[in-house]
Amino acid sequence: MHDILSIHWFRQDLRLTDNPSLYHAALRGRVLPVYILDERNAGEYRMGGANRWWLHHSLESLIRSLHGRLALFRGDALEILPALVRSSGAAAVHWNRCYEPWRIKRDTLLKEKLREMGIAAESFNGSLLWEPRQVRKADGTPYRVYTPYFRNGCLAAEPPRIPIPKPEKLDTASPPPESLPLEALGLLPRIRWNRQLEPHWTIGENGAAGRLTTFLLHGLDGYREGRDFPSRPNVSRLSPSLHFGELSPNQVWYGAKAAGSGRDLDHFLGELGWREFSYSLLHDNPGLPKMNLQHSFDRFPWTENPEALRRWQQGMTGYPIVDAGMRELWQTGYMHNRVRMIAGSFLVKNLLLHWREGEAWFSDCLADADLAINSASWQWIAGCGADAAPYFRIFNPVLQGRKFDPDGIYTRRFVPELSGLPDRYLFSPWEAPAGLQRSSGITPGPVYPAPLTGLEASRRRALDAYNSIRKKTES
DNA sequence: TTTTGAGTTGTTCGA
DNA sequence: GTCGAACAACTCAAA
Repeated sequence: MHDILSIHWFRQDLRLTDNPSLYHAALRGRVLPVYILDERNAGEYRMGGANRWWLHHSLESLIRSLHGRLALFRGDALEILPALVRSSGAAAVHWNRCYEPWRIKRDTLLKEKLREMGIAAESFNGSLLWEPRQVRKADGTPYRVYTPYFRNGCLAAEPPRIPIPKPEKLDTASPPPESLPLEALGLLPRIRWNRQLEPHWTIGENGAAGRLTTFLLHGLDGYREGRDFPSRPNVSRLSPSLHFGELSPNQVWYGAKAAGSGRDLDHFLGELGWREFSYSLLHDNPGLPKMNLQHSFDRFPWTENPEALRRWQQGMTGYPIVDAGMRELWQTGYMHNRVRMIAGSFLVKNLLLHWREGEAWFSDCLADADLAINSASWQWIAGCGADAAPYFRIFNPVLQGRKFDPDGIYTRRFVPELSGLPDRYLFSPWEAPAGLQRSSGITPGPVYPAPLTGLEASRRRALDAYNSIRKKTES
């Protein structure tokens, strides 16, 4: 029995603990661990730059945990895996499921192909608390509103799987000679912009576990209120690790339940619920990354403005809280959730630029870029999502800054040229008296830009635009 | 089938 | 300065 060889195909599950596929492969006998960078099947959904950078280091860490025994490939998984099965004599191929449409399509084909070869192909749930098809309304159709989805759907369904330990005995096979060195995957950029991201993160399974522990000890208590303040330590920063599966949502779910209680706990679990909801939406709407879920938005009067888009991307809009967020993104590969909403609202409402422009930039710059979550979130902020905010909900970046960064710690950190301004003017530097602007080094000259657009006028323009696509009840 | 209540994250205005 | 109402109408969920 012990000479049975199984391939465990690592994908978005770069961990040894609570890895159902790996665990079962290890129970059967020897395991050949494999990772494949499959850009052929990904097509236009090729990973963004920050994702690739994170993946490089996560694989580096995984290789260390496996004592070098991870076979690496680059190319079409539909060709690579069957060939590897033949050359290695493996009897089974195991993996944990992924949910992006292109991966589902590929994995379905692969499963057929392997089964035709007489190979046991088996997939497991390693990335979601509930499989999309598990959470349905009484009539069998999917939920489209978050609250009933989570409360009546998820919480009333089977509780999530209890995490399993790492395989007690992991007998790994050596990578075959055609396995590539990590560098050959070409995940790191040629221009080493990634260097600045590195000090902000510990990447890999251990780093993820450390971040979880820190959050459970110091962030969960007070989460409900504190998560909205970007300078407070009440967010977990687990999103990139969850994306790549350096830890499972199950570990986070049960870890939080053991460490917290009350409304702080409920709200934190609810955020995991939003992750599930996004995956569920993508599962039932494969067009989510491109098409407005609300059809009426197909005639929304988006504008084109490459210069405004560029200034938003570079954190030079002239609105300090927006710019702080966009620079945090560029410098660290991450942006605090509250600030994502403010920056997102500014792009789609004040600038009237298409949400897909924002989605594309975030996809490239966020270490946690995730197709389901990123597209669902941008559709939500634009108002065209499944259960979208009322269109008149337009964030005011000055008020939001004052409210959620009252002492300016976050904003001054990422927009240091404003650090000399008193709190009173920090979020509206153009209102500061000329003398103060001069003495704090903002003028003369383009040290910090004048606001890209007026808030009142652009708010009015957005409301008109949203009005223009409303269904006319009477003619 | 019909009805009722509700819907992540906001802003502005006027009392 | 604080507080409640208005901002609109629609879709969804569930009884």
